[in-house]
Amino acid sequence: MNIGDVSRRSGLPAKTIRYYEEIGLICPARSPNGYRSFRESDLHMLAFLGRARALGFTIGDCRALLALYDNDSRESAQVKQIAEDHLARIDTKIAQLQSMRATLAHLVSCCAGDDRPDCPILDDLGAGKGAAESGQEAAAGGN
Amino acid sequence: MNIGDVSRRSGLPAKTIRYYEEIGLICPARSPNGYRSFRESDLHMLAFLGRARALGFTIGDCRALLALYDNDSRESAQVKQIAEDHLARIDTKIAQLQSMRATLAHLVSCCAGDDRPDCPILDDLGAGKGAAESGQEAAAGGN
DNA sequence: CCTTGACCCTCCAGTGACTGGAGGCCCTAT
DNA sequence: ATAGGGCCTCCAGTCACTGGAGGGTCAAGG
Repeated sequence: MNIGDVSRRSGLPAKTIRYYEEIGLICPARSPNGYRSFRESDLHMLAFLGRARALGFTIGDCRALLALYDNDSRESAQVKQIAEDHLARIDTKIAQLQSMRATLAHLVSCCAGDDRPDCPILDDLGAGKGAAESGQEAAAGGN
Repeated sequence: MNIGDVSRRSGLPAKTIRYYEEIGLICPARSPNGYRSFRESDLHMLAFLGRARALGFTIGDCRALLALYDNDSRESAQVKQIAEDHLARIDTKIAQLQSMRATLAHLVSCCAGDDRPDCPILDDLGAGKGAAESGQEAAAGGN
């Protein structure tokens, strides 16, 4: 299989596949003409990588997961640890985004969005205080 | 004010402040010795930037927001548009992360996490089918 | 006057995970 | 012989910083 075939079959761009080779995640054979020559096992690894990346695992995680995948004497606890750490990272990120979202949604709802220059969004950014709210802080408080 | 003072008062690292100058977000004066010499207005801009970045606005957004902030004949609709676009980006990202989170949490809950090698997480990544259910997937495919 | 140490400067390189493009070889079909 | 599509490598750019090397500036203390 040439790179175009594995690209189609794995759903990964050819550029990404070359990059994965460059960083040592995969190691496809070469044809006499210099073209990469992929085996089914390479395709399988790339599909694995594509799914792991789609779940947000870092390349480092992927490297560790592939090694475990390939290791018959692994302990599932090792895999679970990586996944749980990643889950925690995701939760942290979601929390950050939801905090931003709450503040931003509040500001947006306070902005008339018309042809006049008065804007609680800019007021807030410029002052660092709840510009649209009076007294109680809904945005900056307990985050 | 030297950069250390604005750094302390704005909460932004000195490196970041220099970077903001480099990309043209701010333009502090210089002392005869070559040191940056910040006015109160520079500090105000940096505080604005710090808050906008904390809400996740890109540098491009910040540039636009600063320009609007500085423009008395702006229309608040322009500001609101930027904020709403950003809100939509945040929502997209949250949705993606929650989708990953759901899949990952399910896989983690299915994994014993003990000293045995059997692992539904790796099974799923390797096969691309649900891990908790017995997959009928054949790896063969056409060659 | 000299040293110490905190502060400041510029320039370069690296991060993560690709992505785009230039310039050029290989292969098949016409 | 040529046209096209696919493949190759190498370099640069993305985003928003961050780290570090190597060196200048300034006030206080000896």
